[in-house]
Amino acid sequence: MKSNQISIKEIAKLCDVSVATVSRVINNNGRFSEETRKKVLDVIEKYQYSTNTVAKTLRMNKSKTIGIIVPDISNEFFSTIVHEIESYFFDRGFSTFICNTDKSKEKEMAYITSLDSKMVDGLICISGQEEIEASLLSRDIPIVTIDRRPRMTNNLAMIESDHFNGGYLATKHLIDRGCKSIIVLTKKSNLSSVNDRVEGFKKALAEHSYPFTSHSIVETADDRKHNIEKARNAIHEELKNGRTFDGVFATNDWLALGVVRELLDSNLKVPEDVKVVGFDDDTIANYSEIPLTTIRQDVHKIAEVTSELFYNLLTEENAVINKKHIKIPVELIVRKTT
Amino acid sequence: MKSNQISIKEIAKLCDVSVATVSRVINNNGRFSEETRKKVLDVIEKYQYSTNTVAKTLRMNKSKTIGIIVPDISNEFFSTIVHEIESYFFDRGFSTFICNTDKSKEKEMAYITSLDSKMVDGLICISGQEEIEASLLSRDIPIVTIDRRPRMTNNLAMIESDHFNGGYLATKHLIDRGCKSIIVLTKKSNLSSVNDRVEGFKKALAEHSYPFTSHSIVETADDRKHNIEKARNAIHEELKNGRTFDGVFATNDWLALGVVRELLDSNLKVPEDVKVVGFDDDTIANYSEIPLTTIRQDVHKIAEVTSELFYNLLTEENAVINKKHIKIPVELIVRKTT
DNA sequence: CAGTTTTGGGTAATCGTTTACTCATTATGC
DNA sequence: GCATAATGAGTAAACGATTACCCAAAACTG
Repeated sequence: MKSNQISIKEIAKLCDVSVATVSRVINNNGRFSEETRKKVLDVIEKYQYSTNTVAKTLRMNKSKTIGIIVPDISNEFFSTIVHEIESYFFDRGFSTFICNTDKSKEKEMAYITSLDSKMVDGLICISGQEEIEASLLSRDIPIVTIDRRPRMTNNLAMIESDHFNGGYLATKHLIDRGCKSIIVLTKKSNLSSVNDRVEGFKKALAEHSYPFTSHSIVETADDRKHNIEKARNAIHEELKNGRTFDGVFATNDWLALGVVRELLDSNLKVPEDVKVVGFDDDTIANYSEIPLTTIRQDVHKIAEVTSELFYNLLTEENAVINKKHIKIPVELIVRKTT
Repeated sequence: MKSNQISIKEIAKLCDVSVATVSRVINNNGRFSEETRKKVLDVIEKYQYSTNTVAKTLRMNKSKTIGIIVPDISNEFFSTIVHEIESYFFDRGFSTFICNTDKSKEKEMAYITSLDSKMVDGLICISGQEEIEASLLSRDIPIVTIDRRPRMTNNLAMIESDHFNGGYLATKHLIDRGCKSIIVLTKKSNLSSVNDRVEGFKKALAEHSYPFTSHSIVETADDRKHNIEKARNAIHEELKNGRTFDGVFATNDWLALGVVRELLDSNLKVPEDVKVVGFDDDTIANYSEIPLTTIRQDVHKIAEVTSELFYNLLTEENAVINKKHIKIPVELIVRKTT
């Protein structure tokens, strides 16, 4: 079992040279004659030798591997980012170890130690747990954070969408469309991204002298997956309690979808009676019942900026991050719900 | 850089014992006194030592890591499967190396060699390229294939949905609903899964003495991502060419979505004028414009069966696969397009 | 109490690489 | 033609673990 890998030692024997020479040829490093080069390369080709990464990593203290910690790989936003980062690094000779944490603190911790013990060269982290941050800071490999602003004063580089402006744009749009009474529907969370969206909402309200009351914000429980039902229930409750509103800013598209559904089922017209804006511009937004007006996050840009920054950190000795905290612009996409 | 990992040697020195003893304590293997155990464990705890996986892998010729080759991690079907497999193996102490190939043969090959050189203990592969199969067979680690039937006579274990029956059920359903003229819309592909769906379509037709002609099958070009536009174009062409049909079986949900859109835009009513069935039951199917009748693949079952089979192969010495080729049942989900 | 067994733990080889030191041999400079 | 430089390649240490093998001391036997 698993004994088929031919080692450099055997190649050396077959070539009648020392392992050192073989290694030198492989890495094109050090001196050897053209003749030996040919001979070695031939044998390597013939026996399909490929160098054992594990041994190389151990010796070099470098794995050419990066780790990426992600809450949920089956979520479109994350899987797209991961996909693009993986692709970027593959092209540059790096492997990517994708770690799915299901938002569990334990799994995050476990993965971080595991990655460490695998000698990854760097870490991209989408988390948001304080303990994790602490643990990250104590490593001395490059680390970049996406989408979750660290809460400790620290030095982690960080890339995120401009959530605040997103919330602001969404709400402003509802106001511009003539909504008089606007609520924000959000899942309970202490993620900076979600909070920023709500803060943007507040700012738009304030700017137009709309009141912000305890009824302006409706929270659903956090959920692992698409929160449609949670959103429906929440809106159902609101309507049952006699609250009136003609504009809803939902902090993600799935919530927005639930809102639309529930409104329609309650015989309210969208967008005539109530207008709805979502957030993210997931694929679903464009193909749902009523195509969703939403705030688009520039996933590609996020992935690209992250990759470039991180690659720099990884390869340039003493690379300086001239911008510790990068905000990627968002965009309002107007469709049929407003 | 990256010098923070404390090694077993240093632990040994701190405990005033040999590395062998430390190793024995860690692995609870071999003999040592209770006193030494405590001492070693204390120091390990104190210095946050964790064993270097790379070195261990090299020495043991076992990495406790599996590789999984997947065409596109940002596709819901695959990301869900990967997610569940990862979770299953995490619980059992295995890491999962996820390899995204973008359907590129070169990337697949590169990843397979790379995984090999990383000494993974086994491989789950969603591919479908003959060369890959050949290359897989030459390894002697456990390998399981999902969703893509190997075309060579070989011994790879294989798990897939019952695509044939899915195609049959979809078509039969259209017939039962009274469709007189049914076409199948599919992307050009030589994947066994897609072909099987079409074969199921043919069988249902034959069984009910419906004719199968060259116009019964409409092909779109293969695409990396959601093929909505391709489907729209195809249907547009068909209509323009004066073809008539009152039933469409689309071999995936995204195609079906495109079909529905194009039909509506052409002032045809769904389901009154034309009925449509998709395949997969992606999330979108339930939340699209007109919720989609579709064939549901039991993704969870696929992941579960694969994991269990594979885990067996991995852990039981000389494990026997009593069923080389496993078909997971599919289910017709009737919604609003039929 | 001599002989045997058990216990605790050290020594050193090994896994597959890379590379700093070597040192002949050949080539070059004057 | 002799001193010096360049070339090609081997030797062995190191990376961080595990474990077969060994041996002294302690604990049993009878």
